[in-house]
Amino acid sequence: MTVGSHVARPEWWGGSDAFDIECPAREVLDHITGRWGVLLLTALEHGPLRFSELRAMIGGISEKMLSQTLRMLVRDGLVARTVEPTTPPRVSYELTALGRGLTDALRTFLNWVHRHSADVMAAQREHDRQ
Amino acid sequence: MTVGSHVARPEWWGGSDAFDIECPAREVLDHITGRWGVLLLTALEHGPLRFSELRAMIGGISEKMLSQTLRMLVRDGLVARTVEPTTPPRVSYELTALGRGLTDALRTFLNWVHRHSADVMAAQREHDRQ
DNA sequence: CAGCATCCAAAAGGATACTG
DNA sequence: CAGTATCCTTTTGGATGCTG
Repeated sequence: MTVGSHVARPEWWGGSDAFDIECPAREVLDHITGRWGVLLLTALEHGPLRFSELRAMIGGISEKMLSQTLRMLVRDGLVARTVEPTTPPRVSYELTALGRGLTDALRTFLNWVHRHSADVMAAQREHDRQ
Repeated sequence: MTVGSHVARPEWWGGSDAFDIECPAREVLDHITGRWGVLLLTALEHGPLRFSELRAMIGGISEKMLSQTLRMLVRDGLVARTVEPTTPPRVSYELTALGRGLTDALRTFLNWVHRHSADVMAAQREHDRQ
């Protein structure tokens, strides 16, 4: 592990340092930028959804990953889980205030991805031509 | 694969649909939000860096992953690789114009992480108390 | 220095079956 | 419906050794 052998680390991350593998911000970053985090958070951006709705909405996710990621986001305080005790139980997930702040902050990034993914694909093709 | 069995997907992603596992935006999103993508891009935000500088700066990354992720970002047109033919060769990496646009778009998100990771950690502790 | 190749360990992820 | 449990496959990642 390279934690000890640090080069002068820049200040511009903001004091706390996500480049350090020990920094809490690094764990938070990993949770959000994991394979399903952003997708789930974005799916919930416009209101609560049920387990099965999320599964149907997010292409390629398995029940295991959906449930696992949801649990993680609930633990992180980004998503709230509500059970209505009917039979069968109706469970829905929605963003917390903290989670909503996060999706707001993600907006610009997601818009970039949407607007520039074609550029990236083009760069890939150009690169592969060589 | 759940691709066929889609529930009505919302329009608010922007027309193209990263919820679809087949969408190019999804691949781009995966590249950036992979384990090292954001970290590398951020490290390069304030100027070119050499291979060994990047390795030293990013805690926990192995040579293999560094080289692999860099190659991916170069292929995506987000990072440029420059070799000065000295002996030994001096190789440096820097953001392209496209990559710079991306790090700009990531800024708000990264700031959020920095400002709120303590809140997330607190939520975790509170959750674990139960 | 900047890396690629190889091998191996660990973690993530998927399919399926089952439960309250 | 909303999951959990289990098993198995795939992917990821690290350590090491080698090259121009």
